[in-house]
Amino acid sequence: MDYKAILTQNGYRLSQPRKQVIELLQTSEVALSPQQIHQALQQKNCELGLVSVYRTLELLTELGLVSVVYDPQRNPGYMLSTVGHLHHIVCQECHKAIEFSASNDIDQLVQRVEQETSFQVLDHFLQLFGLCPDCHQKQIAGE
Amino acid sequence: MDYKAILTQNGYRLSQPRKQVIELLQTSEVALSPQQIHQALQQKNCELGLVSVYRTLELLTELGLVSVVYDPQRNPGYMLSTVGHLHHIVCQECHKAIEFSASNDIDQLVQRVEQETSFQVLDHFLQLFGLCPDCHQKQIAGE
DNA sequence: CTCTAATTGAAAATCTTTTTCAATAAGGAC
DNA sequence: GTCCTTATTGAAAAAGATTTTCAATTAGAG
Repeated sequence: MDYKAILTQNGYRLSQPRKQVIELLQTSEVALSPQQIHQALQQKNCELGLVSVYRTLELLTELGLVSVVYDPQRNPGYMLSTVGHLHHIVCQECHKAIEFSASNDIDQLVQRVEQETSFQVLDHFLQLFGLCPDCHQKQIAGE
Repeated sequence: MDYKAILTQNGYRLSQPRKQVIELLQTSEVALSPQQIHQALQQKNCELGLVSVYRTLELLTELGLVSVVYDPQRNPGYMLSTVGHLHHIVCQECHKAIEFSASNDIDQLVQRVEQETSFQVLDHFLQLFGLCPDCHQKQIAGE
């Protein structure tokens, strides 16, 4: 994903902190908290403040480059997102998360709920939890 | 709902703070934050500490009497829940929330995602946002 | 009514997130 | 490449939310 172009097109600079946060997220299969991001970058000798991590995540979320993904205890974390409105499934063991699309199923559900409730539905939040193939295998092997 | 029975059956006492929090929630159509609950009860001359509100909400959530419902900005709030695993639709204007059931639609979606992702799905979180009938009407009238 | 253990409240501790503001650095103009 | 403007950063402080601790209180069994 060309995050550089998206930043500049929206009038933002590609600063070191932004570059470092994005490059870290590119290597992570799990959603990371601001603190985790900060610590991971410190260990890589990237000298950036926790405040910048917060600011960077806020900006990237606003630009749609980053998604908020909740862990099984409903703590929010951050992941790079691909394009469009996608949802995530999160492993309850290792917290690995991947995206899935659900538009058709959701459309159907939304239609039914609109009829049932008389609400007009404009947005939704959906996330699944379960076991990734690896952790599922380990669980079977361990029993 | 017989919250008294549920508390005692699980070995908990029906203390004043618990009673007051539950009775307040029974009157609310919107999810309330711990602070909002605390303030509302103070104004009713119920002398209870904010800490007790937190502890009560934690317990009631654990017992399934209370659900966590997120507002449009994804801030968590608390509402009394009916029985079973239900979902909520929240009005983006007035934050009024009501429950809806979605098991059939969800089952179908879960099945498809399991095939697509090879994850085993065990739990899910779904919430809809939109306009309640009242706010929808107001919006139409205002345009 | 008494007694005991669960529960509470207040203060302190812990965390998380936001704000402030002077110092720094990105990137366009030359 | 250098200069200049202004976005961006970092550190400290402030603000907020949540948890822990522990003595005092109270629910409810006997």
